[in-house]
Amino acid sequence: MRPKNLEKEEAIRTIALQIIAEEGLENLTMQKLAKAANISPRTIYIKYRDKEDLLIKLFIEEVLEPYEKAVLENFHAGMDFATGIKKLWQNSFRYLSRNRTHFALLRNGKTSPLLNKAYQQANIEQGQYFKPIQQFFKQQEKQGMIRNFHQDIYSALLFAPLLELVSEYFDYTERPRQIITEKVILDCCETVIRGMLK
Amino acid sequence: MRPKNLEKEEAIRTIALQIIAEEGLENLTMQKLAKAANISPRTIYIKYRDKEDLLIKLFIEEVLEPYEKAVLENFHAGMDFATGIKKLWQNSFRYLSRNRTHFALLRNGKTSPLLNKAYQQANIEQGQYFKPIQQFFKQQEKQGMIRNFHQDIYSALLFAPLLELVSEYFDYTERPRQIITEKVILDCCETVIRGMLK
DNA sequence: GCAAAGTAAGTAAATGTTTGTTTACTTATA
DNA sequence: TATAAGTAAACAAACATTTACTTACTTTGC
Repeated sequence: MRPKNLEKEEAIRTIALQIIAEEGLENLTMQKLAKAANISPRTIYIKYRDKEDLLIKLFIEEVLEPYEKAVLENFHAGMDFATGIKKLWQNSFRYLSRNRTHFALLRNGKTSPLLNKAYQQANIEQGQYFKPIQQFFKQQEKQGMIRNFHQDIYSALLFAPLLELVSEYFDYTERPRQIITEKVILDCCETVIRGMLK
Repeated sequence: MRPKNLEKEEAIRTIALQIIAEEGLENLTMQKLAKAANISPRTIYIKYRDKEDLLIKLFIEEVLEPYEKAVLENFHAGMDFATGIKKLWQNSFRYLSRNRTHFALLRNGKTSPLLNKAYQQANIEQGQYFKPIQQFFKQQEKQGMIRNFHQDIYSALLFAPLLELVSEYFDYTERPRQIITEKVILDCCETVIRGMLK
């Protein structure tokens, strides 16, 4: 039996992410992808059931899970509040700023009904993503370190600005000077933390 | 000469926004839209050059500009920091929570290359959107009220959480109890303000 | 050891369907 | 009656997916 060519599978994923980042999710077509990856359209269907299957696997396996892993590196639910949040911001910024195409697809997770549904489902089936962060919030709340909010509200207040800053980071790569540096990220992080402390 | 039927033009816009909100931007087709609006596809082309033209006008004229107007209502660049930010949050939350379909398209402004490009261009041609907010930040900075950041960074820190909270507001309309109330929004706003003050 | 059979991976080209848009015609009002 | 608004049906192009075939590797029988 002829063995699978893993390079081709990787080319499919990498080039799909590139097309999405450059032309948007709505402009990714199977035939365009095949041509760009220098393979036959049929080859994509050997590795993925259909386009939905490809997009969902790309989103969950190629982007969301590696991102989660990167964000949680050296993070523990027992950390003190400021240290923990700073670690999460730093991990997140480093990963996303170095993986432009991953960030581009990640952003589509909220607007694309297909990806959003896939995320909700995987979140239930695989166990919650970013679980240690939820535990971290619970502990901080119990210790009386931070103001009392619902879990989902903590995420909005503490992480939405970071993703917006990453977005601006990429906007500024096309301009003369980058304003979003790791130092700026840390300053912003401290600003966000200060608001949240009791 | 037969006069334009303005109801039909409005139906096109309203129903396009509905389809986008329920099925996503990528699932809006001209034929689906015509059928849902009970008109011939040709009628859409009397009012819009092509699909791009429709989407861009929908985004800029139907969503972005009314949103800007609502956000800036009773806001002045001379307000003190906390009062100004609270007014912006309140205006924004009221408008978006009552206009689900507008919010849905607004979110696509970042991920869709077509809409993003249209926004950049309109921002230059029409004069900057949300200009009073930029002036407000400049004044606050000059008065030494807030920490020194680039203009774009203020937006990220002060408004990204709000849009995320609106997103959660709509997620929670499908659950037993709404957690994002106007009071919660105000609490969150104060948290964000506190972090930003010197 | 080794060749030939077996098999899934892979290709080029075609399939039917859906898409944005237009054609040829009808309708309603100034 | 003149004319733009509007319709139903059709158009070509683009789309996801499949068909019919070839390729390259593993396994098996000697």
